[in-house]
Parts: sequence; structure tokens; C-alpha cells
Amino acid sequence: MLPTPEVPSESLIRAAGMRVTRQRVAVLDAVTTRPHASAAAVLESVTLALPDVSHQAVYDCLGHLTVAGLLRRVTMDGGPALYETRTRDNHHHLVCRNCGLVVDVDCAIGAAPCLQPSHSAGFVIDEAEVIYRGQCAQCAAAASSTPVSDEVGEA
Amino acid sequence: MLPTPEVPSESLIRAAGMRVTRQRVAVLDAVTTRPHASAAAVLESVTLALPDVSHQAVYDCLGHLTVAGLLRRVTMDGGPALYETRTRDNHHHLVCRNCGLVVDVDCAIGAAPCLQPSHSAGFVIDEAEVIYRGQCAQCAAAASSTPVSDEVGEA
DNA sequence: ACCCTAATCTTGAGCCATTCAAGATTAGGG
DNA sequence: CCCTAATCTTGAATGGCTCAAGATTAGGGT
Repeated sequence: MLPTPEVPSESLIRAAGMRVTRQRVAVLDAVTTRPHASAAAVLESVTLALPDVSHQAVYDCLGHLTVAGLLRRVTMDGGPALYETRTRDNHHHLVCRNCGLVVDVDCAIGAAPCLQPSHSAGFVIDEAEVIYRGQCAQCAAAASSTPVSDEVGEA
Repeated sequence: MLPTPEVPSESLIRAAGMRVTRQRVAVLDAVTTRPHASAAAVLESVTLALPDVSHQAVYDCLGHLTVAGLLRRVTMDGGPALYETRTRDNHHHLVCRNCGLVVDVDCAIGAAPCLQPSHSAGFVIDEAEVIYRGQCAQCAAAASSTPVSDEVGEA
């Protein structure tokens, strides 16, 4: 069920005009297989393939890949930055207030900025980011069936 | 031009069922006169009235006032949390990518959640936060008239 | 295939925003 | 005016991220 990249990470990195390093390939692979991963989660994944990667290398790779447009960086409230490979479709996110689950939502309009504010105060707007907050199916079910509990219920 | 509170901070705090302390009044006053202030900015403002406030007191006050619904906490990208007194009108924000200026935008719809995602993945959504990103009038003008410059131009 | 050099990575320190913990102060009901 | 829990002060600690210096390495040139 994990996404099988249409184009291998190495090709994407090379196509972006960047040097192809094991660290970059591993970082891009990690985000591809696990979207919405934090830098710490990426470090954990990458360490499986490259036991000696430094966290700094992970931050550098994430930064460079983001600038190159191969990754998109999003932050939910004050939490750590999350990374994903869907970069140019202007999609939005659903975030569970309870468990932190992040799910993509396609943008109904499509191209950015998909919304226009009621008044722009002179701003030249290029993007409208939307974050839907609430409870995911599991947390909502758990909350209604067992009011005071931390159980997660069945999958 | 600074907002003159309709109801003094002290009354609001008391009405919320909280103890009225100098620190809380000063913190609420600070956010009222300077919306979108960070904890550090609030500490700076509060220090003018209470030279010996601790930063911890500021964090405590901001936290309690937020839980009580007297303040709303928003975070722009990875920056420090910003606080504002408009709490229940579901308004949104314009953020300048260049200078960080944050401006309120009324929500065209009104009540939260003002938007519905194209598919909710089972989520029970209670809020849709919108962040419009771009350049403020000043930065946009500076960018188009003097391509490589940091000047701010006239007000 | 081998150099060479800038780009990248490793190591390790440092910074900022925020939180934790323990003891002193204080608001406000009785 | 007391009393006690809520709040504040002080000081240390954490997490996420960035800075800096030196070692390694990708990949164009020969």
C-alpha cells in the first residue's frame, strides 16, 4: 500500500539539477513512503538505510529538496515541520486535534491561490493555505462511545 | 489609533471566572493594544508596566487567557505563537512572506467552519483556518520599483 | 580512469521558544 | 484579618532547528 514512486528519487533529484547523494535519495524515499513525516521521523527512516546519517544532513537535504520543489514543508500549529512530496497541486490538510493525524484533501478549485480574501489590504496574494481542524474518524468514534478514555478502538 | 477596549481587561478576566492579577491585566492589555504579538513582544510590553514580570508568568497568563477564550493563539509557519483578542469571529489572516506582517481578514462566510473540504475522510470538522500568503503592499511596491533593495519606502 | 574543487556531510556547539519544578507571593472567600 | 489554593518567581531543562569548522565526495574536466 505504500506509494511506489513513478520516478525513482535519484532521477528526480538529478532532474532538479542537484547532486545525487545517498543521503538525499534516502531522505526523498523516506518522505515518499511516509508523507507528513517530521525531520525526526525522516531521520529515523533514513537511519535504517544509512546507519550513520547525521541529523544535520537530514535537515540540509529536506531544506534543499524543499527549495528545489521536490518537497513541500508544512507546519501544523507549533509542532515540528512536516514534509510531503505532493508539491504543486495546492492541496490542503485535515488535522485531528486529538491524535494529530494529518490527511490530504484535494483543493476543490485547483490552482493557487484557490481563495480570495474579502479584502486584501493591498497584499499581492499567491497562495491560500487551508487547515481543517477537528477529530478523525477513530477519535470521534472513541469520544462518543467512551467519553472519558484514551483507547483507540479497532483499526 | 490603538484599539480602546470597550470593556477593560480586568472586567473581562473577572467575567471569565479567573483571578484578577496585575500580570494578567497587563498581558491582556498588551495583546489588546498590539494584536499578533508574540510571547516575547508581550513580555516586552508588560515589562514597561511591571518591570519584574517573569517570562513564565507571561506564558502562564497567555495560556490561561487562551483557554478561557479571551485570547486566540495562532502560529504562522514555524515562528513563535502570536496572540490576538478577536476570538470568536472566525476571521483569517494575510501574511507577508517578506516582512512577516500579519493582517486580519474577515471571514466571508462567518461561522466556523466556514469551508467544507471536498471529502472529509470521516473527520468531524469544527474549524477551517485560512492563511493567505503573499506580499504586503509595501514589500510588493519595494520589490517592483527597486528589485534588489531592502528599503521600506514611505508609509 | 584519475584529478580537482565546490558541494555536501559529520561532528559538536549554540539558539530560541517553550515547558518543567520547587518554593515564595497573593487574590479573594470566609 | 486569615487561610489556602491559585498564581508568580527563579532557575533549570527540553525539543526543534541552525551555525560553524573540518572531512568527505559527486561529478565535470582531462
